[in-house]
Amino acid sequence: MRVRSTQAQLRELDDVIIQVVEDNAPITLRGVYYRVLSVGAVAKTEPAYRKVGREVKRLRETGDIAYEDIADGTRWTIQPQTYDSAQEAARNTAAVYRRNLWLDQPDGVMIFTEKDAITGVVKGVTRELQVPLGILRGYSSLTFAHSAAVSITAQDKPVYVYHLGDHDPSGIDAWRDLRDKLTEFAPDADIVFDRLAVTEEQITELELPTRPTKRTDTRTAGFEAAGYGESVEVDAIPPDILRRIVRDGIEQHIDPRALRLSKRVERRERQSLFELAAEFEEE
DNA sequence: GATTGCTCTTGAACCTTCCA
DNA sequence: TGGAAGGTTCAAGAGCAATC
Repeated sequence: MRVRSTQAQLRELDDVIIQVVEDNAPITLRGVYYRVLSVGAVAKTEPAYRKVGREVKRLRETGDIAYEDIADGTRWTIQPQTYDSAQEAARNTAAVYRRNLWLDQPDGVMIFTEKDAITGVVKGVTRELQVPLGILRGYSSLTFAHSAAVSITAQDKPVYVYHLGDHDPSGIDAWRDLRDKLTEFAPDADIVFDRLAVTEEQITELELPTRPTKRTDTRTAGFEAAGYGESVEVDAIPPDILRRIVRDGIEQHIDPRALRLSKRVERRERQSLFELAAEFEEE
């Protein structure tokens, strides 16, 4: 039985979608759907997801949502970085130069997310704090896990690996799988694993909306036997709170004194680069 | 032990079905 | 008949359980 939405209902949904995009842009279609879901505007169903997708497409075509406000992290072009001149390259290098603040820190930190929809929410924090952000899309591939393990081993100091994922059978198991792979590929590394979200404490403290655990998932029996209860999407955590969780998780590993020193060195080195760029232009 | 068929992640296109 | 809703497919990487 199809339940058709009235024009008024669709316009109400449009208003919610537009607001979500305004507050979170750039955001993926999945991200929009989960934010709309969290305010109760649609159901947690595939048809509801498609409905949001159709409305987002229509709103982009009408100009109510800018095309660049919806991110697509799964498709990209490969193009070498080029410059119009050596002077431009020198100026650009000076402008974007950032000293690795983790060079002088006792620990390393890496963050992994289960899905793209979360990436857009937290990447501002990880970028600012210069922490690698890995997107697993469900289970990590062997290639991706091996690459991360090589990076961890190269740091030659304790590395804290944090995960953001759904509290459901696959989310929990994908996290177990990532830990196993990194441990196997980096057997001599000092790795500390921790799950930043979703935790059972967060479900209670934040009163996160749950959904019935999918019966079709073959991991459900083990999930329930472990006493995990109902499932919760990581997207259900409000973006501001999720960003705070990530920031707190990272900043606990930053020595403020070493950070201040690093920033001073960065300013001096950037100034040197600008002076080099200026010399280029005089020649 | 190998194979099969299900599960998860993402975004989009195209076609069909159904209802007001 | 227009438009909303549903069905299917594609890409890529993986895990788990049942069956052969």
